[in-house]
Amino acid sequence: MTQPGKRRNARGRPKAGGEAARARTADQHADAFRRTRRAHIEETAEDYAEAVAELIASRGEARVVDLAKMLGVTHVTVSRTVARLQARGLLTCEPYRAIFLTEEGRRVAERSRRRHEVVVAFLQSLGVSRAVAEADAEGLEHHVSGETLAAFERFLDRRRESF
Amino acid sequence: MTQPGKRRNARGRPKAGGEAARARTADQHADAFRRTRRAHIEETAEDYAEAVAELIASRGEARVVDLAKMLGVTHVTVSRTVARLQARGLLTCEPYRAIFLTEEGRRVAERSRRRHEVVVAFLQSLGVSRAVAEADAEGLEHHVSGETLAAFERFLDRRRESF
DNA sequence: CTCAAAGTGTAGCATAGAATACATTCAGTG
DNA sequence: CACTGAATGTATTCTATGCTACACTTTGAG
Repeated sequence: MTQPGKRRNARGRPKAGGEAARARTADQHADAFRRTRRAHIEETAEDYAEAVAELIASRGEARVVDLAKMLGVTHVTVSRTVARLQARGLLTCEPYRAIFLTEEGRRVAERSRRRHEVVVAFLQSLGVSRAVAEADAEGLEHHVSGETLAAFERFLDRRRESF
Repeated sequence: MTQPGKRRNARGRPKAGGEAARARTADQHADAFRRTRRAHIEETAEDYAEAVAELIASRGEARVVDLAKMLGVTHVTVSRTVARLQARGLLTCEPYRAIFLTEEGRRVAERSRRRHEVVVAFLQSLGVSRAVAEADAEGLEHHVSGETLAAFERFLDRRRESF
């Protein structure tokens, strides 16, 4: 527990009763932000894994240019990121050759795909247009916890039952 | 079909119907990813504006250390980010003094706060626990489009009516 | 077999975000 | 009024993500 710092009150700051309670709140905030930051790091991995899986499914192989087009970045960015994800064990590739998913990469891709689908279906069930649902899901999906995803699925199930 | 990977047509653009459809899909993806990336850039601004507003409301002023505690980063990161946001016109501050919001900063903070509240209330109304709703909202709120936010509000309104 | 275009890779630069280590300022206390 | 500790600021380093420009590899036309 950090000391309230006498200087503060001395400097004419409002008392703001309950320093302890406020500190806990700040910590909760901090944790949430830290979690969000961690999620950001995972986003790239998930997006790439998902994109590679999709390309392999649709055209048999994933090439750097395809990924670049799909992700809206240059081939340089893709090239470097692929190297990093290879080091992380999600992808494999050799110079001038196609990109493949490792076992773990496939797992990440599959998990991402399912979550993406649930989020899109959920948003559409709320009346959001397909295009916007797809676009929003791209940003949202990486920040949906297991508990929230379960809530989305529960909602969808109930919807389905009532029709 | 393994490593070798045939080149697509070296000359002349492939024009198969499948290709066209695929390209459109890739573009849609690319747009969604670009939007998400843009949202990431805005996240920091929104988080800081919201945090400053909250600190001013709760203790009269926002200091670097408070922000650091709240956001879960060191004071160095806060210091540099504050400088950037000041350059962007969201905050004002002088060396060794408290941080204040500009008119625009207040607008950003207010918009963020509202969106945050709607998202949290919405998640809770789906049965998500308060703690998880708060944590998820931190990541989700920056990626919720106007259309989706409106859908959330509509849902909340209907819920309220039926009780 | 040759060779040019498509596809990949590399070099170098910029920004954002985060950290550690060290320097400076400020305000209350002795 | 000098001092000390908390609060801030600066220097430097690191990683992740982007980009442009330029070099290299592959492959299919011819």
